[in-house]
Amino acid sequence: MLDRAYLRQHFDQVRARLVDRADYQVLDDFVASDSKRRAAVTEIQALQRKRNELSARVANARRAGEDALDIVKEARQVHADIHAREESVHVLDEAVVASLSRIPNLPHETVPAGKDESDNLEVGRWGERPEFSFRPKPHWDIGVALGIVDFERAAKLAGSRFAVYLNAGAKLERALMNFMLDVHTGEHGYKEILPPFIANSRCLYGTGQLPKFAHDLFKLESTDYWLVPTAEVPLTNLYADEILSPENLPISLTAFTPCFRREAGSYGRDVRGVIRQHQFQKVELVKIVSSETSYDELERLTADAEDILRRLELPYRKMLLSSGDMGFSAAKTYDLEVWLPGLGEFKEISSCSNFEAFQARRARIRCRHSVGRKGKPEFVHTLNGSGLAIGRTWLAIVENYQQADGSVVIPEALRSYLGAERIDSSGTLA
RNA sequence: GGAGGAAUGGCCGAGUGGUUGAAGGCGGCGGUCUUGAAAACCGCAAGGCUCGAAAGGGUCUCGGGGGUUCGAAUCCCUCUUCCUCCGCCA
Repeated sequence: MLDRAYLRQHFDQVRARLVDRADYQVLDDFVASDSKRRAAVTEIQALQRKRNELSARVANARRAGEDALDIVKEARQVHADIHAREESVHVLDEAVVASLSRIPNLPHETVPAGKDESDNLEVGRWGERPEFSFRPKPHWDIGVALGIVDFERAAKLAGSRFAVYLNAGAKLERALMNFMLDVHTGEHGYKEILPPFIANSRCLYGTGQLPKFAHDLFKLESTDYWLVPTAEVPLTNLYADEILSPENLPISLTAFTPCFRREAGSYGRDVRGVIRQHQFQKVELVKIVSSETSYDELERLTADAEDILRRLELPYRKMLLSSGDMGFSAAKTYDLEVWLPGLGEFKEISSCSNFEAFQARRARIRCRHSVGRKGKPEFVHTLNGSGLAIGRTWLAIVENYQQADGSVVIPEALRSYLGAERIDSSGTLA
């Protein structure tokens, strides 16, 4: 959510900066409902003031032993006037919030202008793509042949876009979870959290998924519960409604969770394999920081995610997203794209963003800076990134480390977690 | 699921219809003292919305929502959360 006073005062600039991102209709809706609301609020406050004055006069008259009936009669009328106007203020309040909460964040000045992913900027590349003496296979062929993933049986359980991991496949997934959490907690300074995998509407509003993206989420019937689409939701909302002390910042959190997504708009995309699933596992990184450090922290958080790819020796490139390709709440986003030789393309494996105060304003996460800042609490900046998506890491390993005989070598960093050096051609850890 | 109790500012905690936006304490900030620090003492400081160029006003907020009343932290209804006991249970 943008600051409403800022939006009001800099409307034309905001409109220009949102050229690749916003539906201009919501901006116009905001202006209309906001000015109506302010007029109504001013009016109602004048009436409230009158009511308060009359009440004070009643109290004084009673104390002096005088009859206050005339004042009471007048006050009753004022009370009725206030009551009649309250309803319209409520309606206008909701209209303002409804439009405001559908306006995306402003892109940072370093973000390239663009319409979509074709305008993203490659800003780094790491690792050597593996050479194969044979034609590398996609992970679904390798995984099914090894018996470490099963899509057909998963369909019996839940339908398409689900996978069952078996044997070495399940163990590889678990090893990746432990490896990532150990690196982030042990070496990058993150605090490990195990949150609920369900969150209420308020949390999803706080991080920006609601109200606009309800169709991407799974809702639990006849409850206010949603399956979390990412650990960003519970981790960021951990501090909702709090005023933090500056010495508490920065807060760095990491969590393993499954992530649940409807993928409603992606029919026909990535239908094979484990690339796009209704449920996938992820280790998430979240930072809550003060405003002046957030862009440094974005570099650090992105480097923390990159470190996992480097340790696993997976080649990747780093993309700076264009204004048109960024998510709704982000001010600046780096995507890390891992090389997938079986598919012959780079694929997003981590998305690291600075949301500035956009989420903090919605979730009401503030910090009290007492020195040189007038003591007023201000909104913190929030950041998050995948560190990494485990499903996609799993398939990247399978594709990059595949061998001619159909076996898969385990990256060195992972061997102590699996107690093995490879998944042999029969699908057994060896 | 049943029966009770509770929710007040960054934190703790007074307060049951009329200068109580809220005592007191802790923590914070500024100052006095000190070579410096601590201690002691003095002072400052809730959040949102709104009007205003500003200075400065106004208004709302004592878990959320609604009601009673001229007037509500205080009375009523309702929801949520937490605690205690019972039941069930991984």
